[in-house]
Amino acid sequence: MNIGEAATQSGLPAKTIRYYEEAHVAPEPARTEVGYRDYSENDVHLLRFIHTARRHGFSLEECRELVSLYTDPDRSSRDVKVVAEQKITEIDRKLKDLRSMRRTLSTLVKECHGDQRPDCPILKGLAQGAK
Amino acid sequence: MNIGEAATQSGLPAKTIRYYEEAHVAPEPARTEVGYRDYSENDVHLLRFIHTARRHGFSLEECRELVSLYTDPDRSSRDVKVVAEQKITEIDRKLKDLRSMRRTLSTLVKECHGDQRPDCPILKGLAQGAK
DNA sequence: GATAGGGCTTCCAGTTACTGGAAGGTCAAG
DNA sequence: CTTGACCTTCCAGTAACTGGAAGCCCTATC
Repeated sequence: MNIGEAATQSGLPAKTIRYYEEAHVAPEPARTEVGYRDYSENDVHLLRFIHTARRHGFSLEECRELVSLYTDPDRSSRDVKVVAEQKITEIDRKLKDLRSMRRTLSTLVKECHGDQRPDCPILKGLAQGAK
Repeated sequence: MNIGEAATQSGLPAKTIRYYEEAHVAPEPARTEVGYRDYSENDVHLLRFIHTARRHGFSLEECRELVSLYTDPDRSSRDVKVVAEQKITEIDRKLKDLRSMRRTLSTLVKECHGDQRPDCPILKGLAQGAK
């Protein structure tokens, strides 16, 4: 199947698939006689795998690692577990940051009368380094 | 005060302050006779403002906007409120995504026995496009 | 007064993960 | 046979820094 179809099936833009290939994350597919990329079901499977990992916050570097764990028949599931657990810790940190940002902003918005008066609690809050 | 001190007081690395200046987000400070940047209290205030806004997820473009709203004595607080409210909506979307990512990963980790067996639910989950 | 260390300057390059566009070949439909 | 939608490569640009080189400047110590 050509790259357009692989894009549809994996959910990744064709441009991104080519980029992943160049970055040695995605597989190098077979080529047709005229040079079109020709993806197998297995290739698409891997593309979907990468897409999902990316959506779950794994960097391309980490995806490379996951792909090699995935395609290596001798890997232990413990290696994968460690990577995933680190990722969860990271997500927790991000969640904490975002929640704190949200708290500050919504407090500030609540206090802002939103009219023409020159006084704005949001700007004041940011200026005072509100957490 | 020189850039090192401004960096300490604003929490931004000196390198980043220079970058912000070049990007017309941070103020252009005065210069000493030998060409060192010389920041006023007010400059540092603005740097801290920008730093906080960045930490709250505002892009440099948005920071530029906030700074001009901040320094413009004629701005209405409504303009600021609108920007902040959009930011909250965006944060909510990110929170939702992260929570979903976390759910998937922790389910997969829980199911992973983490030993040498070649079977790993995490990789399987990613391959199946777990949400 | 020489020297060592830090801090400051500019500029150039690299990073991550794409995205857009140009120039050109290919393919299927009408 | 032409049109339009594909595909190819390559080159450039994006955001928001970060690192490094080359070269002043300033202070402290021997």
